[in-house]
Amino acid sequence: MFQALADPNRRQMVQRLCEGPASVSELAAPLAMTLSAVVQHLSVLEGAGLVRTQKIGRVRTCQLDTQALRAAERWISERRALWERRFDRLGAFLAEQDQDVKQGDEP
Amino acid sequence: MFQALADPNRRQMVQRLCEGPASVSELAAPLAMTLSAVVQHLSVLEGAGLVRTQKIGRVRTCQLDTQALRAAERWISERRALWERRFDRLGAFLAEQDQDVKQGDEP
DNA sequence: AGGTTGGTGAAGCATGCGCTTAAGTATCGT
DNA sequence: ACGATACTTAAGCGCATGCTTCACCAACCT
Repeated sequence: MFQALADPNRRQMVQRLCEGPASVSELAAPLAMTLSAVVQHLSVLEGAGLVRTQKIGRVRTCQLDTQALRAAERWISERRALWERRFDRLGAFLAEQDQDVKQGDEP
Repeated sequence: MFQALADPNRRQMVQRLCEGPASVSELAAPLAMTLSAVVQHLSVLEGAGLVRTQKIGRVRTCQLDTQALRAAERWISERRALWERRFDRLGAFLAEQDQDVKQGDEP
Protein backbone atom coordinates (compact mmCIF):
# COMPACT_ATOMS: atom_id res chain seq x y z
CA MET A 1 0.00 0.00 0.00
CA PHE A 2 2.64 2.54 1.07
CA GLN A 3 4.91 0.55 -1.22
CA ALA A 4 2.52 1.34 -4.05
CA LEU A 5 2.46 5.05 -3.24
CA ALA A 6 6.25 5.15 -2.85
CA ASP A 7 6.88 5.62 -6.57
CA PRO A 8 6.46 9.17 -7.94
CA ASN A 9 5.09 7.95 -11.26
CA ARG A 10 2.50 5.88 -9.47
CA ARG A 11 1.54 8.89 -7.37
CA GLN A 12 1.18 10.91 -10.54
CA MET A 13 -1.13 8.23 -11.90
CA VAL A 14 -3.20 8.40 -8.73
CA GLN A 15 -3.24 12.18 -9.07
CA ARG A 16 -4.52 11.85 -12.62
CA LEU A 17 -7.19 9.36 -11.56
CA CYS A 18 -8.47 11.82 -8.97
CA GLU A 19 -9.76 13.92 -11.81
CA GLY A 20 -11.78 11.07 -13.17
CA PRO A 21 -11.50 7.62 -14.76
CA ALA A 22 -8.99 7.08 -17.54
CA SER A 23 -7.89 4.47 -20.01
CA VAL A 24 -4.41 2.99 -19.79
CA SER A 25 -3.10 5.08 -22.67
CA GLU A 26 -4.60 8.27 -21.24
CA LEU A 27 -2.80 7.43 -18.03
CA ALA A 28 0.41 6.78 -19.94
CA ALA A 29 0.32 9.92 -22.07
CA PRO A 30 2.02 12.38 -19.69
CA LEU A 31 4.49 9.80 -18.38
CA ALA A 32 7.72 9.61 -20.41
CA MET A 33 7.71 5.79 -20.51
CA THR A 34 6.42 2.77 -22.37
CA LEU A 35 2.85 1.59 -22.16
CA SER A 36 4.28 -1.65 -20.84
CA ALA A 37 5.80 0.11 -17.85
CA VAL A 38 2.55 1.92 -17.17
CA VAL A 39 0.63 -1.34 -17.18
CA GLN A 40 3.11 -2.74 -14.67
CA HIS A 41 2.66 0.28 -12.41
CA LEU A 42 -1.06 -0.07 -12.83
CA SER A 43 -1.00 -3.66 -11.69
CA VAL A 44 0.90 -2.61 -8.57
CA LEU A 45 -1.74 0.01 -7.82
CA GLU A 46 -4.46 -2.51 -8.49
CA GLY A 47 -2.73 -5.06 -6.27
CA ALA A 48 -2.65 -2.51 -3.46
CA GLY A 49 -6.38 -1.98 -3.91
CA LEU A 50 -5.86 1.64 -4.90
CA VAL A 51 -7.51 1.39 -8.30
CA ARG A 52 -10.15 -0.80 -9.82
CA THR A 53 -10.22 -1.47 -13.56
CA GLN A 54 -12.58 -3.02 -16.05
CA LYS A 55 -12.02 -3.87 -19.63
CA ILE A 56 -14.66 -2.99 -22.17
CA GLY A 57 -13.85 -3.96 -25.71
CA ARG A 58 -10.14 -3.33 -26.07
CA VAL A 59 -9.85 -0.43 -23.64
CA ARG A 60 -9.26 -0.88 -19.92
CA THR A 61 -10.78 1.89 -17.83
CA CYS A 62 -9.28 2.68 -14.43
CA GLN A 63 -10.71 4.48 -11.47
CA LEU A 64 -9.60 5.21 -7.96
CA ASP A 65 -10.81 3.09 -5.08
CA THR A 66 -10.75 5.32 -2.05
CA GLN A 67 -11.04 2.56 0.52
CA ALA A 68 -7.31 1.79 0.43
CA LEU A 69 -6.52 5.50 0.59
CA ARG A 70 -8.79 5.75 3.58
CA ALA A 71 -6.93 2.88 5.29
CA ALA A 72 -3.55 4.54 4.72
CA GLU A 73 -4.88 7.82 5.98
CA ARG A 74 -6.19 6.12 9.10
CA TRP A 75 -2.88 4.37 9.76
CA ILE A 76 -1.02 7.65 9.66
CA SER A 77 -3.51 9.64 11.66
CA GLU A 78 -3.65 6.96 14.35
CA ARG A 79 0.13 7.03 14.88
CA ARG A 80 0.17 10.78 14.78
CA ALA A 81 -2.63 11.04 17.31
CA LEU A 82 -0.93 8.48 19.54
CA TRP A 83 2.31 10.43 19.53
CA GLU A 84 0.66 13.81 19.94
CA ARG A 85 -1.40 12.58 22.87
CA ARG A 86 1.78 11.33 24.49
CA PHE A 87 3.36 14.69 23.80
CA ASP A 88 0.45 16.45 25.50
CA ARG A 89 0.71 14.16 28.52
CA LEU A 90 4.40 15.03 28.71
CA GLY A 91 3.50 18.71 28.55
CA ALA A 92 1.01 18.27 31.37
CA PHE A 93 3.57 16.35 33.39
CA LEU A 94 6.17 19.07 32.94
CA ALA A 95 3.66 21.76 33.85
CA GLU A 96 2.79 19.80 36.98
CA GLN A 97 6.44 19.45 37.90
CA ASP A 98 6.84 23.15 37.33
CA GLN A 99 4.04 23.81 39.81
CA ASP A 100 5.60 21.41 42.32
CA VAL A 101 8.87 23.29 42.05
CA LYS A 102 7.14 26.62 42.64
CA GLN A 103 5.39 25.16 45.69
CA GLY A 104 8.55 23.43 47.01
CA ASP A 105 9.23 19.68 47.15
CA GLU A 106 6.50 17.49 48.69
CA PRO A 107 4.98 20.15 50.97
CA MET B 1 8.40 10.00 2.53
CA PHE B 2 6.04 7.26 1.31
CA GLN B 3 9.23 5.52 0.26
CA ALA B 4 10.31 5.61 3.91
CA LEU B 5 7.00 4.21 5.14
CA ALA B 6 7.03 1.51 2.45
CA ASP B 7 9.18 -0.87 4.48
CA PRO B 8 7.39 -2.93 7.18
CA ASN B 9 10.38 -2.79 9.52
CA ARG B 10 10.49 0.95 9.23
CA ARG B 11 6.78 1.14 9.94
CA GLN B 12 7.33 -1.01 13.00
CA MET B 13 10.00 1.41 14.15
CA VAL B 14 7.59 4.30 13.68
CA GLN B 15 4.98 2.34 15.59
CA ARG B 16 7.45 1.85 18.44
CA LEU B 17 8.35 5.55 18.43
CA CYS B 18 4.69 6.47 18.80
CA GLU B 19 4.85 5.10 22.31
CA GLY B 20 7.71 7.41 23.20
CA PRO B 21 11.35 8.16 22.43
CA ALA B 22 13.82 5.29 22.24
CA SER B 23 17.52 4.65 21.82
CA VAL B 24 18.80 2.89 18.71
CA SER B 25 19.27 -0.41 20.54
CA GLU B 26 15.81 -0.23 22.11
CA LEU B 27 14.49 0.30 18.61
CA ALA B 28 16.56 -2.64 17.35
CA ALA B 29 15.60 -5.08 20.11
CA PRO B 30 12.34 -6.47 18.64
CA LEU B 31 13.64 -6.45 15.06
CA ALA B 32 15.43 -9.70 14.08
CA MET B 33 18.33 -7.85 12.45
CA THR B 34 21.70 -6.25 13.07
CA LEU B 35 22.11 -2.90 14.76
CA SER B 36 23.79 -1.77 11.58
CA ALA B 37 20.67 -2.46 9.56
CA VAL B 38 18.53 -0.62 12.08
CA VAL B 39 20.77 2.44 11.88
CA GLN B 40 20.42 2.37 8.10
CA HIS B 41 16.62 2.25 8.38
CA LEU B 42 16.80 5.01 10.94
CA SER B 43 18.75 7.25 8.61
CA VAL B 44 16.10 6.71 5.94
CA LEU B 45 13.38 7.74 8.39
CA GLU B 46 15.46 10.72 9.45
CA GLY B 47 16.08 11.67 5.83
CA ALA B 48 12.32 11.62 5.24
CA GLY B 49 11.86 13.95 8.21
CA LEU B 50 9.86 11.33 10.07
CA VAL B 51 12.13 11.16 13.12
CA ARG B 52 14.53 13.54 14.80
CA THR B 53 17.46 12.22 16.80
CA GLN B 54 20.03 13.64 19.18
CA LYS B 55 23.08 12.01 20.62
CA ILE B 56 23.85 12.40 24.30
CA GLY B 57 26.98 10.66 25.48
CA ARG B 58 27.09 7.48 23.46
CA VAL B 59 23.36 6.89 23.13
CA ARG B 60 21.31 8.35 20.27
CA THR B 61 17.72 9.06 21.25
CA CYS B 62 15.04 9.07 18.56
CA GLN B 63 11.62 10.61 18.51
CA LEU B 64 8.85 11.00 15.98
CA ASP B 65 8.45 14.23 14.09
CA THR B 66 4.79 14.51 13.23
CA GLN B 67 5.15 17.23 10.62
CA ALA B 68 6.12 14.77 7.88
CA LEU B 69 3.31 12.45 8.94
CA ARG B 70 0.94 15.37 8.75
CA ALA B 71 2.13 16.15 5.21
CA ALA B 72 1.57 12.57 4.08
CA GLU B 73 -1.85 12.53 5.67
CA ARG B 74 -2.74 15.76 3.89
CA TRP B 75 -1.57 14.43 0.53
CA ILE B 76 -3.79 11.39 0.86
CA SER B 77 -6.83 13.20 2.19
CA GLU B 78 -6.62 15.81 -0.55
CA ARG B 79 -6.67 13.19 -3.32
CA ARG B 80 -9.41 11.28 -1.59
CA ALA B 81 -11.52 14.41 -1.16
CA LEU B 82 -10.93 15.37 -4.78
CA TRP B 83 -12.09 11.99 -6.00
CA GLU B 84 -15.04 11.78 -3.68
CA ARG B 85 -16.22 15.25 -4.63
CA ARG B 86 -16.07 14.17 -8.27
CA PHE B 87 -18.01 11.09 -7.38
CA ASP B 88 -20.69 13.20 -5.71
CA ARG B 89 -20.93 15.47 -8.74
CA LEU B 90 -21.38 12.41 -10.90
CA GLY B 91 -24.15 11.25 -8.56
CA ALA B 92 -25.84 14.63 -8.84
CA PHE B 93 -25.48 14.55 -12.62
CA LEU B 94 -27.04 11.10 -12.81
CA ALA B 95 -29.86 12.15 -10.51
CA GLU B 96 -30.45 15.18 -12.73
CA GLN B 97 -30.52 13.02 -15.85
CA ASP B 98 -32.94 10.73 -14.08
CA GLN B 99 -35.25 13.69 -13.47
CA ASP B 100 -34.92 14.81 -17.08
CA VAL B 101 -35.93 11.36 -18.22
CA LYS B 102 -38.99 11.38 -15.97
CA GLN B 103 -39.94 14.82 -17.35
CA GLY B 104 -39.24 13.86 -20.95
CA ASP B 105 -36.36 15.08 -23.18
CA GLU B 106 -35.93 18.88 -23.48
CA PRO B 107 -39.51 19.86 -22.66
C1' DA C 1 43.39 0.98 33.27
C1' DG C 2 40.66 -2.28 30.91
C1' DG C 3 36.59 -4.48 29.62
C1' DT C 4 31.82 -3.65 28.22
C1' DT C 5 28.24 -1.14 26.02
C1' DG C 6 26.20 1.70 22.27
C1' DG C 7 26.82 3.20 18.08
C1' DT C 8 29.40 4.22 13.36
C1' DG C 9 31.27 3.32 8.54
C1' DA C 10 32.62 0.85 4.71
C1' DA C 11 32.44 -3.02 1.73
C1' DG C 12 29.97 -6.74 -0.28
C1' DC C 13 26.09 -9.49 -1.63
C1' DA C 14 21.36 -11.10 -2.97
C1' DT C 15 17.09 -9.73 -4.17
C1' DG C 16 13.57 -6.62 -5.97
C1' DC C 17 12.19 -2.76 -8.74
C1' DG C 18 11.55 0.10 -12.74
C1' DC C 19 12.14 0.07 -17.22
C1' DT C 20 12.87 -1.52 -22.11
C1' DT C 21 12.39 -4.30 -26.18
C1' DA C 22 9.98 -7.56 -28.80
C1' DA C 23 6.52 -10.45 -30.08
C1' DG C 24 1.81 -11.48 -29.42
C1' DT C 25 -3.72 -10.99 -29.13
C1' DA C 26 -8.11 -8.99 -29.48
C1' DT C 27 -11.05 -5.27 -31.06
C1' DC C 28 -12.36 -1.43 -33.89
C1' DG C 29 -12.93 1.44 -38.12
C1' DT C 30 -13.40 1.44 -43.07
C1' DA D 1 -10.68 -8.22 -45.24
C1' DC D 2 -6.98 -5.24 -43.64
C1' DG D 3 -4.68 -2.11 -41.08
C1' DA D 4 -4.59 0.53 -37.02
C1' DT D 5 -5.38 0.72 -32.11
C1' DA D 6 -5.15 -0.74 -27.34
C1' DC D 7 -3.37 -3.33 -24.70
C1' DT D 8 -0.76 -7.99 -22.94
C1' DT D 9 3.08 -11.08 -21.84
C1' DA D 10 7.67 -12.50 -21.35
C1' DA D 11 12.48 -11.87 -21.08
C1' DG D 12 16.25 -9.20 -19.81
C1' DC D 13 19.05 -5.38 -17.90
C1' DG D 14 20.90 -2.04 -14.64
C1' DC D 15 20.49 0.15 -10.46
C1' DA D 16 18.55 0.72 -5.80
C1' DT D 17 17.43 -1.62 -1.36
C1' DG D 18 17.91 -4.37 2.63
C1' DC D 19 20.87 -6.87 4.91
C1' DT D 20 25.36 -8.85 6.78
C1' DT D 21 30.08 -8.84 8.36
C1' DC D 22 34.04 -6.71 10.14
C1' DA D 23 36.78 -3.17 11.90
C1' DC D 24 36.53 0.81 14.71
C1' DC D 25 35.59 4.60 18.06
C1' DA D 26 33.82 6.83 22.12
C1' DA D 27 31.50 6.73 26.43
C1' DC D 28 30.62 4.28 30.65
C1' DC D 29 31.53 1.15 34.63
C1' DT D 30 34.33 -0.83 38.19
